[in-house]
Amino acid sequence: MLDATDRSILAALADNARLSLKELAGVVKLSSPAVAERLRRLEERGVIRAFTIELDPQALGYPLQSLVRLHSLPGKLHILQAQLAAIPEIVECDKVTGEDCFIARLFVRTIEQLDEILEGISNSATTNTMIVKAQPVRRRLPPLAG
Amino acid sequence: MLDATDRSILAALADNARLSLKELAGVVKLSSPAVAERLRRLEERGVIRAFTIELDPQALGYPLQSLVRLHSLPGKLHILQAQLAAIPEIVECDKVTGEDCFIARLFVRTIEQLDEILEGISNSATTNTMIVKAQPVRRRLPPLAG
DNA sequence: TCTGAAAGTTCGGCGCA
DNA sequence: TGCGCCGAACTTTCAGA
Repeated sequence: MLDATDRSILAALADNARLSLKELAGVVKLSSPAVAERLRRLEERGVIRAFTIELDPQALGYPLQSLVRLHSLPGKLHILQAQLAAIPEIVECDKVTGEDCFIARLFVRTIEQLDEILEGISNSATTNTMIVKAQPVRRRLPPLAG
Repeated sequence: MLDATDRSILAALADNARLSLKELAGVVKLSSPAVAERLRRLEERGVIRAFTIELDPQALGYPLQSLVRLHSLPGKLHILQAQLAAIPEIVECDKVTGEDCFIARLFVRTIEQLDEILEGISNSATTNTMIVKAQPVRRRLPPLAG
């Protein structure tokens, strides 16, 4: 599926998405056109979903980060899911197996704001809220050996 | 802290981190040098942490994604944290308030691999594992109005 | 490898707060 | 008066043949 060269390209871009073809070519010991072609196919195949930036929530005005476990009330699953998607402070939400239905990550400015948001969905779900104290592991790549 | 122009730049780059200065300038109705200066300061201030790519776990050979709640055993908190950081399949880990100590996100190839990894830390923590069934909200920006 | 094209950077000068 | 912007020219670098 992915060979070693592809993986090198992905690792390099994950570290710096603005690398030029020439710089990438230097990293993987290939010519620029060869790298360009590989890059094109990686995008085309959807391996690379997007070129994006990682932002500091604090600098954006969100000093608090919270993880919320959500358990939908009977018959409210779909309503809840739509409600969650419509809350812009939810920057990530997973539907999971087990006792909980969803796990959502929220960026908020204050505890009060967090409380308001949770009250807004209290008719669709019971919630269990955790405040993020630290991030021992921040978004990183898994092993690329496949 | 951030004015409307900075926010436009960030939103545009979040959507496509490879936009040139000229293209960015077109979006925010400024000249290239002005945008270059703003960009430099956004990086310098740490608002932009990194230029990176978003990858498809499936394409990388990780068909399974899991969220694990971890509760450290007495006196094992620091050992556990070090262990978690050393597991490459953990692509994200938060230290949180409440009943749990950590929430980790794992990319794995099989359920068997997941089991192996969890057994590896069974001497430091009790775990509660969820399998991600869907992602109603994938990584996105919070409102940039601050 | 080469070449045209486009990129980012550096200047002086202007307008606004 | 200082800060930030503009527009042009320069230099380097890039992508495509």
